[in-house]
Amino acid sequence: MNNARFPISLHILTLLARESGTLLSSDYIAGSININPVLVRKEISNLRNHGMIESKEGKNGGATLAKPAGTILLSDIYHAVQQTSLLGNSRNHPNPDCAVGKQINQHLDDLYKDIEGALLRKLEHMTLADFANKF
Amino acid sequence: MNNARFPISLHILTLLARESGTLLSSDYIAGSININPVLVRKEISNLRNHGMIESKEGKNGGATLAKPAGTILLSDIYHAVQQTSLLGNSRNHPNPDCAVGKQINQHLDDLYKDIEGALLRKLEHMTLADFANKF
DNA sequence: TGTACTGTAATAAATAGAATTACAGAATGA
DNA sequence: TCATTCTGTAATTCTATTTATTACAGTACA
Repeated sequence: MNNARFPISLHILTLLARESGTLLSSDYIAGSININPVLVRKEISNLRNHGMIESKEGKNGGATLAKPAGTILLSDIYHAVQQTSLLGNSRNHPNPDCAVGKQINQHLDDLYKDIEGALLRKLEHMTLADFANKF
Repeated sequence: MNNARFPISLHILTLLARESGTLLSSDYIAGSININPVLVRKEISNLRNHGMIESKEGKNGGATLAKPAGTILLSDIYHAVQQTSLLGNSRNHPNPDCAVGKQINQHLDDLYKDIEGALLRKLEHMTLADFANKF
């Protein structure tokens, strides 16, 4: 997870949590994060698919939270953006003729799952409201 | 951490743990991982700087563990290769004129530290020997 | 003294990430 | 109704990061 999707999504949701009830445009949000509005709309699309955001097209459109900030867990956000393995194993094709190479991906997966579990237990105890209230 | 440094280092150390006492060449190790030998030598160089590996130059040279596999913690490996933030925040420069943008990096840092702590407590309880014995 | 290694720098190639451009479609309201 | 202001999404370009490759000096051995 070397890309900025987690912090971008959290940033978007924090803005929405603080302007609860009003619709924020992707341009406005992009201005706060300082990234391209198209990226914001992509993340919004993803968060909408995960039930955290509602959005409205057309003039005066924008995005808003789909449910109370207190009911959105940081682990929900993690799950929504998570794609690659936590400790990195992109593109690894060990030698299947080697006793270690043959099995290492399986053992790495087990290890990552274990570690991710610990991380998730942390994130499950923090809500978007907790985070947004720090500001 | 989107690169493969953690799994590569763990793979190297696992091979060494299983061939404890003998010197393995970077070519041999690279063959098991299926990557370029120069990358292996770079990781070995890093692990050596962190006291986990010893290496010998010249003919019949190679690498070997610098201490018993039971005394090398997975958290040691994590520290040796860790460079970027766990949940990604590369290159983020939020708008300082926005109340949220201005403070978010600080709050993200706090959150990451908290999460990383949970992860490290997991890794501190696993040794290289534990991992290598799975094969 | 030739051979087989490590160590490291420099460069090139491949991949991934982010920005940009483009445009169709939706909602608003003048 | 129709210009305006948004979203949604695809396609492309640009840039940064990661990995592979090339090159070669230095070391140890036999």
